[in-house]
Amino acid sequence: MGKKQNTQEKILDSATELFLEKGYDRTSVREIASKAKINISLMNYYFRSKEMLFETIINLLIGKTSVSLKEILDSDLELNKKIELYISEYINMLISNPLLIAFVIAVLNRNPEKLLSLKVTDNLYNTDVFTKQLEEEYNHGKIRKINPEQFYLNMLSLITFPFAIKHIINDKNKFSNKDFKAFIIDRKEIIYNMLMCYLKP
Amino acid sequence: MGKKQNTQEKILDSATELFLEKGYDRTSVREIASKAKINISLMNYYFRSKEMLFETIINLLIGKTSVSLKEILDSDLELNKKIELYISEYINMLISNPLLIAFVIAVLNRNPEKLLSLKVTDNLYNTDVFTKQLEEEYNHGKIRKINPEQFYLNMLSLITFPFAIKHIINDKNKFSNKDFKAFIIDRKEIIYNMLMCYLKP
DNA sequence: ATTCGTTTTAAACAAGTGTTTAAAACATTT
DNA sequence: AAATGTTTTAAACACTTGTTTAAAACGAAT
Repeated sequence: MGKKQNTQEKILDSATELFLEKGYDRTSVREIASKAKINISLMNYYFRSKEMLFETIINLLIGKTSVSLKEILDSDLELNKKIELYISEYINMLISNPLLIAFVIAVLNRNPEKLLSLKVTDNLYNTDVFTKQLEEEYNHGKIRKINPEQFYLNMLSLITFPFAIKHIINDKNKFSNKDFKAFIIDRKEIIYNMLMCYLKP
Repeated sequence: MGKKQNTQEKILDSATELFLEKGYDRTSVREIASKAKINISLMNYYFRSKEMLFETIINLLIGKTSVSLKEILDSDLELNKKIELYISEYINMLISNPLLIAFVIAVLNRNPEKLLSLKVTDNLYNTDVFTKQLEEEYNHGKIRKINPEQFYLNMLSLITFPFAIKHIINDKNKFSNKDFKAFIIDRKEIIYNMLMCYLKP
């Protein structure tokens, strides 16, 4: 039992790293086995197929990183504070997982039905709570009339897109990884100000 | 000569469609040949290798769609008008090529050096002309102090990112393709207002 | 009609893919 | 110590991949 979890985890860790770096198609089962230092057939023994291993990893990956973000959206924080916290935590998470966005976009466009059929996908987008909060704020005259769906999408775009084109940004600006991180952290305030400015009645 | 260009174009057209839809790795040479209704070896005869065919297609694809956008950025239009036109033309182009963004992101993250080594990549990002225009507007007190690089990235994110996650947006909102298009067209004004609001001194 | 260069074809190649098999090694329980 | 169930191993399987080969078909010029 102890050893069982051990090799299973070794497979998971190695495969996760490879899938994130090179994508599903460019990662061979033999490479996973080699990196995990296990026999090739153990992958099938523990996960039945490469495809099922991949699904497991998607769920773990998105689950671990996105649940806390959804909780923020669904909390009862004041709108300003909620947006500020959401931006900050989302960016912190992506700094720790800089390959996640490109990975999700790749999976989404390669096999939309599969990704969208997973429960974890709910954590990736807007929630009813947040939409209703925006509507209520407008009804109380606190913010100007907006489309909540569009507003959330704007926020999400500003937060996540830079990570999808990190290589271009670094190349065009001659950024090191450190420079990129600083550039991204600067965005916390910029994005917040931009959204707040737009919400003003 | 006539027939030569004919089969070459048949290969290009079929391969472009398949690469956009399924990506490089999930598209086999046999599938391209089958779609183009040609013999398999003609692909190597005209393009030497699958890889070189792919490079050719990347250049054609990005070249055709991005050159006019760069021209807008480098034009001598007034800032407001330039931003308005850039947003509108970029969105129009992506409505005609909805798979382009996911495609570029995939290539960029799979093989950064290769994409960035191509000349067409210059058309994909900010330009010196636009950066200087933003700086001058600030020096004349027309806009508030901003980081031009961040500002351009904000604009690009708001314009392009929704196309990268089109499937999620359609799924969560129960959008048809027609709904999505209307939703996107609405964004022209939203994005413009947001950026202008943020630029006000 | 014959020659020449270009284009197209069918067949095969070598290499890599994910997966399965059946036996061995191991750990645990009786 | 023997039996049982779990885990690991090496080898092979069936299949697909991109590419090459050598001959055939074609078109144009002599």
